[in-house]
Amino acid sequence: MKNAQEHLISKGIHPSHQRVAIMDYLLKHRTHPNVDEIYSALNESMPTLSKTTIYNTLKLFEEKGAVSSISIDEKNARYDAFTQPHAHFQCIQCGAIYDLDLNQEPTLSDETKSEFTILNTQIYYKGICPKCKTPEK
Amino acid sequence: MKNAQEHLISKGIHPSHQRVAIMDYLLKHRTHPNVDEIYSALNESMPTLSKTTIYNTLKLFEEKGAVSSISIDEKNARYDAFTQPHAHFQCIQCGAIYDLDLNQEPTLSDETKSEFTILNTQIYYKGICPKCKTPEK
DNA sequence: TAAAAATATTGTAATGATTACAAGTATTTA
DNA sequence: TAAATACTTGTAATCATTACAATATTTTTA
Repeated sequence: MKNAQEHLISKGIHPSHQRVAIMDYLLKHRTHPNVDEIYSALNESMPTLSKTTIYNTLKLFEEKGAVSSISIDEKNARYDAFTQPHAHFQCIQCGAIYDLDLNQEPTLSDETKSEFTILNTQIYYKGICPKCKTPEK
Repeated sequence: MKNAQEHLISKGIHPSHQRVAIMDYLLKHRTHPNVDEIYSALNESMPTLSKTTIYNTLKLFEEKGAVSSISIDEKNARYDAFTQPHAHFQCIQCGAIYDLDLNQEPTLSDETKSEFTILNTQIYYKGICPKCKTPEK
């Protein structure tokens, strides 16, 4: 597990108390939390933390490439500190989001690649997760 | 160009005046419009059309598989009457959304495919579109 | 070190997309 | 044609996110 403070510094982000706590949470909880979940989780140990700070911080992290935001859930943005390319799956029953590894990345034609500058790729799957498929286990 | 009314009937949707107008707009404008854009476009010829009806109608269309909704733009949902699988690109400068054809679809491992039931796949690219790359053309 | 400047955090209020709801209108059924 | 059903509408509520202004903290500089 990477150290949150060092991770922030390596991305050129000043490691304030709040920022370290938020990054630490993201590194330890690979559940693609939304702002509310981060807020609830950190509120116990940091009662003065404000939700605005979480919004500001995640925005900064994203600009600096320290997290990526996932729009698989239409309701709210979700965040992932694991920025290597991978696909996401959301269960339409329980809402959980999983990382999925691809056997084969999608590819565009050479013509498309020359016309468009691709900066970011997101691959989202939706369906039923293993837990919801066999609930009594 | 497919006829909007027939298209609705084939999907088991009663073709009311409003529904036909909305589907007709989607079939004729492959720009992945959001609710506001549909509303503004149709308001001239149907001044009594309400935005709530557009929301209700698009929800119904989606349930019946007549359109798919795209969450590539975090701000608002966008709609596409072309339901065959294809990827989408959004320009981070002008916001326009393009359809992209894939040379190669992404593939999951057999193990993942047996564990997860995949019902829907969305592939989003972001970057700079051809028009914004060479604006003086 | 102390004052000044810059940066970070906070709480409240505003915004804007979407949904809930209740009433009205149109269509279908009997 | 009357009753039942389905569809549409406008207003109000909800909820995630952003704007903003005031504090607090940290860094810089003299």
